[in-house]
Amino acid sequence: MEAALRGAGVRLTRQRAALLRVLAAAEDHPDAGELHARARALDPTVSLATVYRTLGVLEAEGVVHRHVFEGGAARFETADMPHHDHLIDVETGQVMEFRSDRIEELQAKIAAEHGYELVHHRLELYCRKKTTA
Amino acid sequence: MEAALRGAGVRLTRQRAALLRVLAAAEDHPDAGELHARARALDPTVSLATVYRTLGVLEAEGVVHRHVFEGGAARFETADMPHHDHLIDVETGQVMEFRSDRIEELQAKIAAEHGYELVHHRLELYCRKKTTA
DNA sequence: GTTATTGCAAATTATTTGCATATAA
DNA sequence: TTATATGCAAATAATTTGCAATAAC
Repeated sequence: MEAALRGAGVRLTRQRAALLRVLAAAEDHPDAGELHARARALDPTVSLATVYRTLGVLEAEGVVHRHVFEGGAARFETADMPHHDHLIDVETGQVMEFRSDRIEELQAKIAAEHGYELVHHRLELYCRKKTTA
Repeated sequence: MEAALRGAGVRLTRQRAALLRVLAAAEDHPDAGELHARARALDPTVSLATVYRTLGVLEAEGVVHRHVFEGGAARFETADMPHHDHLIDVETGQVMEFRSDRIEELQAKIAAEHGYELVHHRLELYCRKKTTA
């Protein structure tokens, strides 16, 4: 990600370094406020505005993905995993990842049938833990 | 939709009647501001607050669906069509509908594989008109 | 030494809500 | 009549931005 920042022609500040470390360590899908809290633990001078600004740069460079799930703030993840979609536990808000090549193919096919080419898509499954009732 | 309002135990006011007519006539997927503008043409006393409040009631009753597509206000449509997903033209913002039983099946299968049952999902294809280059 | 970047606070945008008044049933 | 709805304006919530001070290169 440092390389991405240099590639974007921006400076690697202390605050940005803290955010990069936080993003790299994140196993979940935190929102800006959560990232801010975590970055502050490393460097108390990091402001929320800088978190948003840096996330913007990283997103533009394609090394971070922003997801706006239902009813809430945008959540972020590093783009180090291959493409995947998300399954959200509606009770806990926990996010899991999955991918289906079959669904990807079908999406491209549907777009083509409408005379379009797929730029990107969003697939989210809102689920509840299966009850063994 | 009038029945839905009565079912919700709320009153059928002049303002709500105007909004219902606008919703029934909408062929597109307008946002609250656009619905407000259209309802005003029928009854200038309709306020944006009432549009939001009534949309809330209608959504709770399940006769109107709210969609939050990328980067913009929520858009609404009557729930008179069978379930479908959306294809959005990234150039124009135009929304088209489609459905794929195969994708629906695969989604349920994926949820099940994770030990979850699907509550609902969101599938949006952001596309660009195919260039005959 | 420049010029990008920062924190802060104020601005934005979409939506919601409190309250006194109006109105549907 | 009488409780529900209304419009308006102020309140939220997430995010963005202007600006003077600060720090990266």
